[in-house]
Amino acid sequence: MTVSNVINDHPHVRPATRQRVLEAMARLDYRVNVAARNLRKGRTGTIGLAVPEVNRPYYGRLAAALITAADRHGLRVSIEQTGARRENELAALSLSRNRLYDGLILATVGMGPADVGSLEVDHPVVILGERIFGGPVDHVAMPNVAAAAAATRHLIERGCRRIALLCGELRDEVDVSSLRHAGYRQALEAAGLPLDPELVLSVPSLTMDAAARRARALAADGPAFDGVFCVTDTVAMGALRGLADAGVRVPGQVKVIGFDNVDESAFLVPSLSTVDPDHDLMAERAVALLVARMGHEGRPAHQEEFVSTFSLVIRESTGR
Amino acid sequence: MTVSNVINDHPHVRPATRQRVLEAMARLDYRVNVAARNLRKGRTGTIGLAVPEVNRPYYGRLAAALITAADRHGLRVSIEQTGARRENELAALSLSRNRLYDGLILATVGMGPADVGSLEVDHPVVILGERIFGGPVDHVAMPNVAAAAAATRHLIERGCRRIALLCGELRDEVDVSSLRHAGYRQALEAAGLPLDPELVLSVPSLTMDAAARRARALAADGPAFDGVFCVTDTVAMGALRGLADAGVRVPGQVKVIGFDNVDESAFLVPSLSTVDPDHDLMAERAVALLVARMGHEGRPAHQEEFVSTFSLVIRESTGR
DNA sequence: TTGTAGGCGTTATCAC
DNA sequence: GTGATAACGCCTACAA
Repeated sequence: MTVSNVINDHPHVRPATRQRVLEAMARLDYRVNVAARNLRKGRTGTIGLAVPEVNRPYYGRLAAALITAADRHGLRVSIEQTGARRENELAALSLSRNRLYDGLILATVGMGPADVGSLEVDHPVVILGERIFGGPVDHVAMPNVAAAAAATRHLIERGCRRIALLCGELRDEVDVSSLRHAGYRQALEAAGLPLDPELVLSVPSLTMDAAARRARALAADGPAFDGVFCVTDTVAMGALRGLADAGVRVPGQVKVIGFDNVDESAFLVPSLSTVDPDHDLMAERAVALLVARMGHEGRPAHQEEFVSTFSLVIRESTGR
Repeated sequence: MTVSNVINDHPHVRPATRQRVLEAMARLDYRVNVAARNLRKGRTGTIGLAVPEVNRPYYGRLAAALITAADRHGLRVSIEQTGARRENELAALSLSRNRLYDGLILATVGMGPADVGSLEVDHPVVILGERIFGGPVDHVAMPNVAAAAAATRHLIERGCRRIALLCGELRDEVDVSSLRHAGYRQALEAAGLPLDPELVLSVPSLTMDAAARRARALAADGPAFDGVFCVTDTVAMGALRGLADAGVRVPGQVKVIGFDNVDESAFLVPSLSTVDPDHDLMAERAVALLVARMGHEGRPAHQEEFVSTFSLVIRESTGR
């Protein structure tokens, strides 16, 4: 017991005793057993983070920020890669409920509104993303519609009149593509520009490769266009590459704007205009919400929806 | 006890009993307590991964591959971000020894040869990186010298005669920059080309920003050059941007090659020639070595040094 | 100020 | 085939 008191810096230990304990610990190369401490305390000091893959630029950026934010609360982060698959996202929830983690930050990509029921758990969970609003847990999201409208408006202000949208498949109104599509439409309507369905370009996956192909095809034999709003910077990087392949000059003939402000976007040629959703703020809020839940037992009475701020970062790809 | 037998699929449980247990579990919403299981078993099923930051392209790629490889062994991965700082790398070692992790994969960036002593631990550790060779633990490394030589040779074969090296500070012969510098020199010597110290360009940090500045300065008023070997793709991305700022055409006037083959490099304009060090193989080996150590107690008798393979990926930036 | 008792939830062992 | 017992290492509560 005295050893425990020394380890945990409890007062009421005589300096001489403390010294003897420390010496013995050093001599025996003693290490506290974290598993035993966890069992006794009922907490592990670790939170789970479930994201599609840490190597994807946006999720990597977010994971880094979340690990840093968690560290400020004295928490470690264990990462599950879900591959954006619904079943893996549900599995992460299950692990968290097994008290492997004190709480879980879950990026819902594969799960959809129909899975809201799975979130009815007596365990701290914060949802990150667009797929689930109004669920039984706290939620941190991007200002998708407003930011997408701002990005589109920026293209209009720079003189674009036939603006394409490069997005994923528009399925159920609650994914990244659909929400940003809504913002794109809003901006066009507000400016009195027609919405040409031929300029809404869906790619099967939000990858550079798919985006590059689509951009090449559009430039080769698609309808005329003078601007592209890409739903992510990854898509925009692919688009820039595809347009270059087709001999289209950016921003001379076509202006391009992305979304996410990943580190690389400032160094592309041309550098990429984009939306900065303040990843650090989102990470900080997500961890703060989770920590608050970890304080009390049981299901929360009120859920918080935190929508981040954003700013436009104007670079060469929408220059004059 | 019978519950435990059911949960762990032990034989010798009568089907009817198993059924009753399963029903009770469902009724009570029973969850195994992983902390208690860890205490009892003396293992946590989690390994630690200490890297500078998951958001850096190379470490993100590696982390993703490691998480996937660990998953194949039924292990979770908890990530510590060290910021490349020696003290944080040592702290990760300490956590692992506290039995928080069953083992640790440690990317040594801040630690150096002088810290070999810290690795003398009775706990599974695999070192990843260049800083520590011949230590008391297993080690997975890139084929730095050979691959750097191959990259430089490629520039020579493409007609370059004044090849710059864009690297970090060359301090102690056992970091990424120094090892790749050695390969660069080897290739120049083998080709009978002079080694011009003015063409060895150190930047204070291996970032896009620092590289872009250095490339601009070189193009503006440095010595003449017709090729650049960049020690990482990140540095190469910065260099491409800096050269573009200075109005230098790539590959027309100057050819550029990087190292790492990060996802983005294929989509840059111009696309980036680079060295692919087979991240998946490195990750797979690192986890396999760690798992092997986790089998036995105590310090290993023999240490394994695994040096990955590599291949050149030729793209536009070194095209004719 | 120090030390004793007990229990966190699980599972290896062994008796029934 | 089932279950009682004990122990993994720690820390809260309380006694000395």
